[in-house]
Amino acid sequence: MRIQQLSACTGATIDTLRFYEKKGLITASHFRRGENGYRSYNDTAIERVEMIRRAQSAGFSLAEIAELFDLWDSERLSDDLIVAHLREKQQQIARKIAELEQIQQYLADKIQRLRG
Amino acid sequence: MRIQQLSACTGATIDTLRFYEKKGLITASHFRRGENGYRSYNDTAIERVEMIRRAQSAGFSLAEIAELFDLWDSERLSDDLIVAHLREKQQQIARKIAELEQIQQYLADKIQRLRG
DNA sequence: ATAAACCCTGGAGTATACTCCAGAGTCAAG
DNA sequence: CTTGACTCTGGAGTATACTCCAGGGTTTAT
Repeated sequence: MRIQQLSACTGATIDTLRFYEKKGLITASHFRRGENGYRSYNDTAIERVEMIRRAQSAGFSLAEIAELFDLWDSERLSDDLIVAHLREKQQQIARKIAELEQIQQYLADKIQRLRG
Repeated sequence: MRIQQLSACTGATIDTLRFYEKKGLITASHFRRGENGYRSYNDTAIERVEMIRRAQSAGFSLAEIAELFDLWDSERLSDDLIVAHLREKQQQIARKIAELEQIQQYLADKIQRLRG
């Protein structure tokens, strides 16, 4: 799959995809280079981009997402260490969910009052 | 309450508070001006700032938050219209929660695999 | 009354996350 | 073999959300 196709099926622009690569969010494991120098993406790239968009929409910065992916893809860290870090991220996400639920509650209250 | 105290009890810097004001997130209803021109905040300002931080951490831009607050504080819109808009926001939040839960699931799966 | 600590405005500077070229090479169709 | 659609890199430009002055006035404590 070439860059335009990945762009089409993820909704991210071509420039954005190259930007993510520069930031280390898309790596060698997600594409290879043809003899002409063109990027040729495999299917894991789609999943990656979708994950980036999800995490971003949920309030994570690209730096935080990169951190998560490094952990995710890590070969050199001990499993226990990775698990510990992943648990930390889970807690971070749990906090974000709690924040959203609190806003949700405010909205529900407001709606209640308006509807009498 | 003066600006330093609001800063202290919300964690937002003084510059940030003035910035929020410039963006219309903190309004005349949250403070008055003393004779010296100093801002004097009431307690609703604390709630406001905390709400901004929560929403922001959950992935909303200041523009989106301002939109929500406009709705919230609106006197001139019909109640039905406000309710409709608030419901829209609720759905937006529900989507964000779903995204976070999906990431949460990925993390759980990864942890499962690592723990054998 | 003067120093230290606070407040004000306006504007410049920074980090993040894109977005948009310029200038160049590649490839498929006619 | 040229035209049009695609690709590349590097760098400049933009929007958002701060962050940090400069240059001024105010308040509080000594």
